[in-house]
Amino acid sequence: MTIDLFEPAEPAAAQRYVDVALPLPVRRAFTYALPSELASRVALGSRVAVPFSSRKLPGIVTRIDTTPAEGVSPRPIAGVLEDEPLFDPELLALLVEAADYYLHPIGEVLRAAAPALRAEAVRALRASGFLESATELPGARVATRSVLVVRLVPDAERPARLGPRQRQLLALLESRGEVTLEELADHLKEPRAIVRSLEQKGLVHTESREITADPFFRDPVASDAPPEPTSAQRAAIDALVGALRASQPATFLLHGVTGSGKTEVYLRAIAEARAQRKGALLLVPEIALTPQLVGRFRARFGDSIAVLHSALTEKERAVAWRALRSGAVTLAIGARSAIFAPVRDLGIIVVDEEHDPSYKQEEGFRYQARDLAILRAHRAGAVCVLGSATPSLESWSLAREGRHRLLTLDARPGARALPPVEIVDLARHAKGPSGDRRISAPLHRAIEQTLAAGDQAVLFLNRRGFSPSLRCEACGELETCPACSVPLTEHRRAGLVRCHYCDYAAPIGTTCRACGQPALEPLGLGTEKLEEVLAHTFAPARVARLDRDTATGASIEDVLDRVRRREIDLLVGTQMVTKGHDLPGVTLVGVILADQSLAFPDFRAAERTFQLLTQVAGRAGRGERPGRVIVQTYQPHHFAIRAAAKHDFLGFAESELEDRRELGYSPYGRLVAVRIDHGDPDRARAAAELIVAHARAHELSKSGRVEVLGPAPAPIERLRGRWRFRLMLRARERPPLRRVAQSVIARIDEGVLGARASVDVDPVSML
DNA sequence: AGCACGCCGACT
DNA sequence: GTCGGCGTGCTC
Repeated sequence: MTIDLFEPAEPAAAQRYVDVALPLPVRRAFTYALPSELASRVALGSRVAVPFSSRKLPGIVTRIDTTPAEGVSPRPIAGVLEDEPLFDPELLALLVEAADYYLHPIGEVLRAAAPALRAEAVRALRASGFLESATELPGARVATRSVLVVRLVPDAERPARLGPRQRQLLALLESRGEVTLEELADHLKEPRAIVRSLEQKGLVHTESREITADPFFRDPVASDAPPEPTSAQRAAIDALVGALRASQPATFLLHGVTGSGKTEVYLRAIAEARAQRKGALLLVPEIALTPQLVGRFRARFGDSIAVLHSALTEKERAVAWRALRSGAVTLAIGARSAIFAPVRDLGIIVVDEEHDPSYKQEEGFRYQARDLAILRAHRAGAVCVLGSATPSLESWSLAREGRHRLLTLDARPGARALPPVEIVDLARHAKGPSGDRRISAPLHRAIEQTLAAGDQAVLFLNRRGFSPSLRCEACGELETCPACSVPLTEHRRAGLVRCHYCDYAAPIGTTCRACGQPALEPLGLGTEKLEEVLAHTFAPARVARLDRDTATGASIEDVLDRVRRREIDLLVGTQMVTKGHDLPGVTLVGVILADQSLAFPDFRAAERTFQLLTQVAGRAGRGERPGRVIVQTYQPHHFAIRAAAKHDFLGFAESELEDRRELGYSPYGRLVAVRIDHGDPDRARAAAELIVAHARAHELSKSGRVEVLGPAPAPIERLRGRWRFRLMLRARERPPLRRVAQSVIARIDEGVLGARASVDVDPVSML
């Protein structure tokens, strides 16, 4: 290094500062000085390393050229962890706004959205003594797996003389595009030598690539020819293509009955976005993310798709993330959290089954992915498509107001009629031959006929366990959870009573905790008992059960595969049986007790019941043979059940909206004000913000649902030595106000809100 | 989250 | 007299 003493010193450049979000439970970023030697490598969205108290942490730059707040003396950024910014400004803005809206610490939100650091970045940091040995960075050590991918060299001249196995390999490549060496081993013995010789001839090209043993890409998929759309599909496709070509952001509600071909509409719209070299994002409910669904997209668009799912390792997730970020892959498919996938030049976001409750993250960073999809698409100037056979009433009323454009698909291609639904009034029908009144005579007969015809049946019961509660015949008390006071469910096979609210479990006792008498009797029917009764009554029929107790993750598909292979005649299950792919042998669907979801203490109970019945009914008759649905209920005249039986969404939606109006609700709920009084303004604010955070994600507690109206946090006012905080909330529950108040107070009592505040809740006005 | 500071109970 | 409980506050 040389120093020229005669050169005048450079004028000192003004010190620059940036805000960095750190992975801490703190809802703001911290200001750091930007050393001039790092300035060229730091931009919005960059991942940097910073000193923080006695530690060093990785963080994301959320603002550049900020001014430090008064009284703080920023420390300098210590290093840059990656050369390229992790987030583009648009996605960063979305994440910042989501963190802000749902009142969650920005650093934690960004950490959750970001991929793991590259191993070499971690090593370099550690070598420079920057990271303490104890510092865990996500995914710092994940095994990588690389695979040899073989592709045809385009337009290569073929020598006349080729071995039969060489020709076989070339033919395979022609139909498949590209193949991994491992896959070739399934078709030819010792493929390595053949590939090597073809590579020497310049006919194929090999490339080492990091790839996963991903279940979504395990099986090869033949490419498909797009089917000719029906006229209804054509109209929807034209509307979406038109919006994509106009480059105007627009949100569409695609209302299409089960089997009406919504997926084909998504495929065509996404194809148009791809033709415009724009990115696409498809969100599906957690449970619907299956290899079959992904297969349809692979068949149309090839394997260059990022499938984001929870089984990915940190390494796999980072690979998928970087492929999207770089623009090498332009289509992402995933559940809720995929809304934060770094898709470039977003042209379209599709939210399939937009009414599905799994779009709502219930824990930690509470957010509604469907709402964020609308926001993200709007920001990106992209088209957003919300698809459902049974739209949420929020989306439906927005469509009615003209805020979303409504597209309707009413015909089932191939004119498979929706199955007829029979309502069985449990109060009027004698119990069937099984002796259990929950298997009525009509249902019993229908099951017999189904089995006799060699068909399969699905029996839906939304209650896990053997019996939902135990009652003491001596004193009449129910066995309840010591922590939650919720009735304990008997899980006979596990030998446990279990609380479905907090997961408390204890061995099944014989004596009543209240009076000590040995008189506990099971009350009610769960899937475990139903399975037993069916196996006994319809022996030798093969009965299986699918619920959270029997199935975890991949085994859901395993059970459904067994049904497809006809190894099971009767399938008992909870919600889980309503989703997933076709079960063509199922001709009968029985809903054991529709009242169950109707009795839920939630203002959306009727809506959920309609959705559930519609979905479960859609499972019948998807194959060659016509389907049939039996719904058992004690409320045969309830409008949600009757509308579901008639496949009448419009009728249901109008009745439900009218019902909510009459009860003083808006389409989304009802207005209340929550007032928090506390001696300490910061604690009052903290309590209020927590309530807002819960409310924004539509879940204050299991029993009280509210959402926030207007800007929050509202100003604090001082009143007689107390600090008063007022929130405007819209309760989403029936009956709402007492429950909302109770759950807010309960949370404060639990210390969850971190303040000993007093709260009152009063109605303000109707919308 | 981690870490320091701080003010009240049982101990070498 | 000190060790340590975790309540409260702060970290750029």
